[in-house]
Amino acid sequence: MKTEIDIISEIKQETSSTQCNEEEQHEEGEELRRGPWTLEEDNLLIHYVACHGEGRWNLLAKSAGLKRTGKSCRLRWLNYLKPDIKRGNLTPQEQLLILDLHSKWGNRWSKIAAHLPGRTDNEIKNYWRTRVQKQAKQLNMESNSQSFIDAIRCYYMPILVQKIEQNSTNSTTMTSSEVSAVSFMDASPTKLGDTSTSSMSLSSHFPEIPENNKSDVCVSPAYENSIDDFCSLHSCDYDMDLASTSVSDDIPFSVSHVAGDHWLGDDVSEDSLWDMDELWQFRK
DNA sequence: AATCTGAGCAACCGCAATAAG
DNA sequence: CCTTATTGCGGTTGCTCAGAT
Repeated sequence: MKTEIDIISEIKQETSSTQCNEEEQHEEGEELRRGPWTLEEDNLLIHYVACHGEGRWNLLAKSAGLKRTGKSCRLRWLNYLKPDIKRGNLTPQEQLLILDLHSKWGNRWSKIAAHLPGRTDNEIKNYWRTRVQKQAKQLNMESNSQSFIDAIRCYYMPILVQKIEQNSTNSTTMTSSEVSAVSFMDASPTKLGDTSTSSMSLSSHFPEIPENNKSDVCVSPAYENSIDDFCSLHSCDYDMDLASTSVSDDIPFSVSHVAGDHWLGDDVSEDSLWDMDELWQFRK
């Protein structure tokens, strides 16, 4: 039976032979590799960490025979190879948490990632930059501006909450992350009902709604009900005031107005990564 | 079919904080 | 204390691929 050491030395041999073929030949052969990791390198790193544990990355890189910097090894391990890393799309719960925690802490990616088990700071950072900042750009807002934060709080988050509710109704069980993802809203520093900031800043960025549509200027009944149902269903302490006052009279349109009868589309529970574009599509 | 463009993501870089000698 | 090495973090880059033209 092969020991871990045997496996490592076998991989080392394979790696060195493939690297000789793949790489340019270097005078001292100590040129560090860059770019994407190969399967052999991954295996080498995995087995080395399995035998010796994490840490001492520079030493690890040398000892394992990896022609990589310690930093590179650490990054590869933490962001990709670590066993508890979650792959795949972020769930609405996770998206909700990210949005909230970012509003509290800003670009403290590692701190945010600490609250999302299995997710890395890199992944969250990428999510923010590619998905969230894209929306800010489309709205001609700074992604760190109060108006955009308000826009997220008032419109994007409630819809995510409903999506969570729909999903959990289907599954009838709620994970701890779901609980935390929803319950945070109760503790958010800027409540949705805090119109002192949101309404004023938002009104300058969104299209005006005709006066006779002002009845729409409220949170969707579907949303209101869903929050209620969600809380009773899952016995979570949710501040309904949040829902009922979330979109104030000052705000010139509502979620329900935005998308009419199809305000959440037909595929509410299908994709786990809900595209923010759905929210802003009315502007197009 | 070829080319262009943009999204998504993995990986790198620079800097700061911390640990070790 | 001072220096050096290591680690961790956030910003940025560059590659790949899919969709648009």
